[in-house]
This record gives sequence, C-alpha cells and structure tokens, in this order.
Amino acid sequence: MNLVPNNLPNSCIDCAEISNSAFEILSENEINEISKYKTCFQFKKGQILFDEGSMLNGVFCINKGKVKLYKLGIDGKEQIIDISKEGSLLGFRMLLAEVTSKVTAETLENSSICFIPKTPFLKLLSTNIKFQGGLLKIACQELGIMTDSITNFAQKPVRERLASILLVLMGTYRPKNHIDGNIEINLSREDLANIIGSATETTIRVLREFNTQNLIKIRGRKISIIDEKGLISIARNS
Amino acid sequence: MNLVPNNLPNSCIDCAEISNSAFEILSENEINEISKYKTCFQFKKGQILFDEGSMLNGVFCINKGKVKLYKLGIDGKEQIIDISKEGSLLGFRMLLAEVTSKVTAETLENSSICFIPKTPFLKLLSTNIKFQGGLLKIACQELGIMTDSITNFAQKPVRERLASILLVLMGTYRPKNHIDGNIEINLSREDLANIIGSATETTIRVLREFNTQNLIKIRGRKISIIDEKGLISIARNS
DNA sequence: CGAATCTTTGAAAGACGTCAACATTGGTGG
DNA sequence: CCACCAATGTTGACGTCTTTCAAAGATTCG
Repeated sequence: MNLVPNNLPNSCIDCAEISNSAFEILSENEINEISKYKTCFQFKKGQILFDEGSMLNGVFCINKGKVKLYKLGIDGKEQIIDISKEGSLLGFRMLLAEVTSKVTAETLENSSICFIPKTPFLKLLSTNIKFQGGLLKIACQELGIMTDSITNFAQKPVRERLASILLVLMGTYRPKNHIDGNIEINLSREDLANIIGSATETTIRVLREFNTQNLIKIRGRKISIIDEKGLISIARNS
Repeated sequence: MNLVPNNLPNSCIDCAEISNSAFEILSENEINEISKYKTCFQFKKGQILFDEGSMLNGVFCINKGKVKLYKLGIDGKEQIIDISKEGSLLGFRMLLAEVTSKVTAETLENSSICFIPKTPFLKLLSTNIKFQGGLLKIACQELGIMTDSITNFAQKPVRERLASILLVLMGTYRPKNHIDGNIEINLSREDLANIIGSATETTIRVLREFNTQNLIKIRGRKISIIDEKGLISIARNS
C-alpha cells in the first residue's frame, strides 16, 4: 500500500471538481485557506480509505476516481451503500455524528483523493455558517436518496432494482463534459449484485436477459445502456 | 378534519419534550423567541400532516403522539420509512433540500403537534450556527440509521427484519420515565408489514411463530416483547 | 346488533438463493 | 510472448422463502 502524497493542485481552487463539491459555496480566500491543510494522495484500485467501525481524523474529498462505500452484512457479504465519484466528500458523517464509521470506503480504480484533517475542517464548519448550511443541504439530499432506496429494496424485485441501479450508475460513470454516445459501467458482477442486494448469479441472469432484450449491451464486464426508456419503464415496475 | 389550534404550552421552554428535540441546544431566550411563531394543533388519529410530493411552508414538532412517514410504492403499497415520536422534527429536509416532500406524514394516534412557519425557522437556522450544527448532527445520525436499514432490507429475510424492527419499536413505544415491565407495541399488522416490507400475511405468520416460541406475547393487536435477547439473536441472523 | 375493518389460515405459484460445474479473463512469471 | 493460475463470469438444477389469492374468523365502533 504505497500512498504517494502529492500536493498538486496546490490549492483546491484549481481543482476541476471544486464546483461539484461541498466547497463550491466558499469564497476564493476561504478555499485557499482550507487548501493549506489538505494533502492529496494517489490510491491504487482496491485500497481502503477507512474501515467500518473505525474513527477517522479527517475527511476525504475525491479529486479523481471512484470509491465504493459498503457495510459488511450476513456472512461477510458486502452491502454497497454508495458509489462515490469526483467531488464527493467522505467521512464527514462520522466526524459530525461523533461515531465510528458505518461503512468501509474502498477505491474502485486508481484514484487521486485529498485528505483534510479534522481540526481545520471542523473549525471551518463551526465558523462558516454558509459552509455548514451547504453540508446540511447535502445531508438532507442524501436522506432523500436513501428514502427512495429503502422503498426500492423493500418493494421492488431484483429486475426492477437492477434496472433502477443501472440508470443511477449511468450518471456515476458519465464522463465529465460528456455529450452523447456510450457510457460504460465498469463494475464487477459481484459489486453490482452487492449494490442491488442479490446473489451474483441472479444479477448475471437478469443482465443477460436485459442484453437479449437489447436494453443494454454487454462487452466483457463493461455494460452500456442502449434503451434508457425501456429501463426506466422496468424500474418503475410498469 | 378539524384542526384545533391550541397554543398551550405557550413557550416551548415548558414543553416536556424540549430536551429531546433539536431545540435542546438553544438558550432559554432563543427558545422563547422561536416559540412566538409556533402554533400547536390537536390532530386526530389518521390525519395527514403533509403529503408526498407537497411543499410545506414550515416544520412540525411532535409534542405528544406518533407519526408514520411513508412513501407510496408499487400498487400504492405504503413503505413506512419511520415512526416518529415525541420530540421529532418533521419536514426540515424538504425545506433545506428545497424539494417537495419524499414522504407522507400521518398521525398514528391522537396527537399534539406544533407548527413553526418556514420564515422564522430558516431565519433561526441561518443566524444560529449552533442550532444548524445540531440539525446537521441529527441528519448525519439519521443517515447512519438508514445505512443500517438498507443493509437489513438488502440482506436479511423477513424473520430477521421483523425481529429487528420489533426491537426498534420497543424504543418507540417505551413510555416516558419507563423503568420496567411491559412495553406494548400498538400498530396494525399492515403497518408492521409496511415497515419491514413484506406481505401482511407473511408478517402475521412470523408473529405467530414468535408468539409460539415465547419471544413475544400477542394480545389482540398489541404486541409485547418477552424475550429481548432471543429477538436480538434472531435479528443478528445467528 | 351489524357493518366494516382487521386478523388469521390454507393452498399454490413464483421469485430468488444456493450449490456445483464449467468457461472466460486478466495478470504473472518464465 | 506464451503458458498458467487465480479470479471472475456463466449456466443449470433444485430447494426454500415469500407472495398471492381466497375465504373464514375476530374485533371494533357507531
């Protein structure tokens, strides 16, 4: 596990993802100030940022890459709660609720991720009501997303859940400034199954079915969506 | 639906639930100030506070009673996201995320619930960083609870989910200052099924089974827990 | 008391997970 | 660059859990 610290870009103001993050709300001066405390790390695929049950002394912000957040459930089966992408802030719930992490954070690809220590982060939060308000808004939005997610898990069968998640992942895997054309979802079948909460085999079977029905196109492990409307209609259970 | 406005207690400072609410963090003066804007209503069982998809001009705070929050899923089946009790603040997510409500809020019993209009509430929030921080902490805790909830739905079968929910409901239905003895859960079988996301008949069958195994005691619709440890062991899937 | 609602039970069909075997892929060292 | 191994992906058969549908009991409340 070689963590290569790398402070480029020097200030978060130059980060391509700033407008996409919780820091967007800050002034240039405020961004430069908090930037002083950040360190940017290069993570390889499969590295753990923090473990379920651990207490972290700061937060991570994704500059480039993807991170899966999961809990271990029955028989050690991962339940993936979220696939975070560029701009996401990780670990702030645990700092704010003053509890150990509910999830493990693991990179899904080689990623560039910054770390901001607890002290300056909490200071910013306790002195800047706008920033705190922005974070509160983000938390409320996530609560809304989880509300939908619970309803899906509780009521929808695997086929609907898979269609629904593929549509969400299309957003997660859409390249920046993407206009048209293919979006390729690049996840193992097992991860996919661990998002929708099914057996890997079941997920594969339904994927094959979607492929046959020309809703998606499977190339190796890569999945691209062909018929978005068709998937929406299945996800809606109609 | 006759809403009987009733401003007693005059200030939230006299509310028995204040120490149990988001307002706990405020000073006496601040509580008195926000109290000026609140109105207390008496709701009958089954009344709707706000509907899924609606936009509310304020927040509710439960003084006495219980409220179920649900989304309508497939075929109009309710998915109950939460049973809120005394002290809970309802509707703030929708104000903060600036979206329409994800859920419908309906009273489960005759309840006394206060309404605070949007303007003074948002003003308090934008001028009092401690209060905002308290709300942020609450939101983060709820995110943690929902994370667990998603894992349960995704991985645990009905028996485990039911055992798990009964334990949670024991807390919800524990009377104030309760020391020992019986806690009676008073919910329809259908509501119970709509919490754990199963068919009503399945819920009934598993309840009967728990009853036979002396884990719970069923008296009419009322359920009391006899063997807490036994239920914990089932909920843990072990 | 009686209508309406809620609860309970049974039987049958369907969805999904598990297990086992086999195919494919990607990465590694020779 | 190739051969090989381990990890990942795929398929089929089977059993179990859960839902659905139908109908009968129990409760509640006006």
